[in-house]
Amino acid sequence: MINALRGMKDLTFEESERFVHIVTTAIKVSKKYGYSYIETPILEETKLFKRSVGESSDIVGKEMYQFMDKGDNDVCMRPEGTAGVVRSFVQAKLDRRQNEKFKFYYYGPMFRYERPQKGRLREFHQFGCESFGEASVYEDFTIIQMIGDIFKALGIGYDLQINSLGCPECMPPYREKLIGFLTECKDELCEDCNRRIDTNPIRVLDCKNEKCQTLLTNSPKLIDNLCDSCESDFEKLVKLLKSENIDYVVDTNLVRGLDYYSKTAFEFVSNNIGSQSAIAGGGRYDRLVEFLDGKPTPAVGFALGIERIMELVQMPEVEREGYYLGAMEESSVDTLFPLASKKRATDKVTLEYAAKKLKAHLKGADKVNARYCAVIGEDEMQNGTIWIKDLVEKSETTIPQSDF
RNA sequence: GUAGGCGUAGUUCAGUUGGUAGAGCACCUGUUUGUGGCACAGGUUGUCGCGGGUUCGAGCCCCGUCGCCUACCCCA
Repeated sequence: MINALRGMKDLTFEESERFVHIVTTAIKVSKKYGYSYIETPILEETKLFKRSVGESSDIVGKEMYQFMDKGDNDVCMRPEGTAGVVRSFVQAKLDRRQNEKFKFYYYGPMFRYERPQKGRLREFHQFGCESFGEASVYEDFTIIQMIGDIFKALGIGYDLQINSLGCPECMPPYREKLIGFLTECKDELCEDCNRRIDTNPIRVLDCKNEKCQTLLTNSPKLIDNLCDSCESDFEKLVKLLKSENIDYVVDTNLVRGLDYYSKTAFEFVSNNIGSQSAIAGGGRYDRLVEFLDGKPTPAVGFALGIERIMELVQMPEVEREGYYLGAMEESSVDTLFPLASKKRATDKVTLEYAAKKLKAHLKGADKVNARYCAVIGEDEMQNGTIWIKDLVEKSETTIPQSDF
């Protein structure tokens, strides 16, 4: 027997229904906010992710499905969605159309070669939105609001964490300040953190090690070191969240895992799905378009993890729907065929090809969750009628086949 | 990469100090020869993950191996 690869899952029945429900709900909401669909390739040049996600990240460092293709191109299955969308944005020269705004939503599989666990697969699915050309912090807020709308429509709860990661003006000086602080308590920090001081000092902030966290309580906070523009934007964001009654927590240690974020960063977290608790995350990435050879274009976006959200959504109860058609004698099956075809123009129809007893047909109708069970038996065959039972109302009628 | 847990019927799982392989659910049949869900009666379903070892005898003990799950790490 051949099994699916490690960390890759098949979805069927209620699981696939839940998957589709989440995607369609997210699409419906994002369309209300003016987003249109963008489809980009799963396979991209490895370079794209090295430059966007960042070489210092674990994703690029060790988690990519990367290989040489038959044309000797260094390629890679996308580990996230933003890079491809931005690449496409630049390739279509939308960056030259200054003063225009572009809003795209996407969804599809992402690949990371990680050790699978609860809420973490090697092939997983994200739904995401990217908004280009809008520098206003109102847009940052609007995106958070949109995610809130999606979760509300799905009926799931969450905690919202926000932070500001600063900009090219205030981040580098802060970074130096932090490195200074970290170097002083270097000996007491864990092994990972020591490595991160050189590679990505900001990452030390969200170290899970308790001892590190205690040491970090007195570390300089970026939030206290923002430049005027970043600070006023952050204050505005907080004000907007308050006025719209969206609960949030400022988490000064919230760091986005991908290098391209600046200013607003946020994460939606659930405490009911195990240790992989982030169900959506995103923020502003004003410099990424430039990194990928486009004209400087402000942008904000987010992605949500569909599999993680699947653990949280309750599906509405499925109601009986459509018709089940069955015959009691082999010879009547041919009579049913055209009736089924005709009915399918307006209703869901299940046709049983095997002749069975009435009881078996009623059971069969239950099995496919049909509202009506329609059967042709000996009597009906003789009279040119069909017997129909409403399985909800428990009422039954016999009508001419031509009226069916 | 590291650590722990688990692999027995379609599924969820039980299986005692080593002694003929079990239950619930699901499925099929019947009670009811044309009336579903409920009830009752009966029935089908197994490479006990795989390979080796110990033993008169292994689902159980030992060694190896593969797979799954959870956690660290990382992240949606």
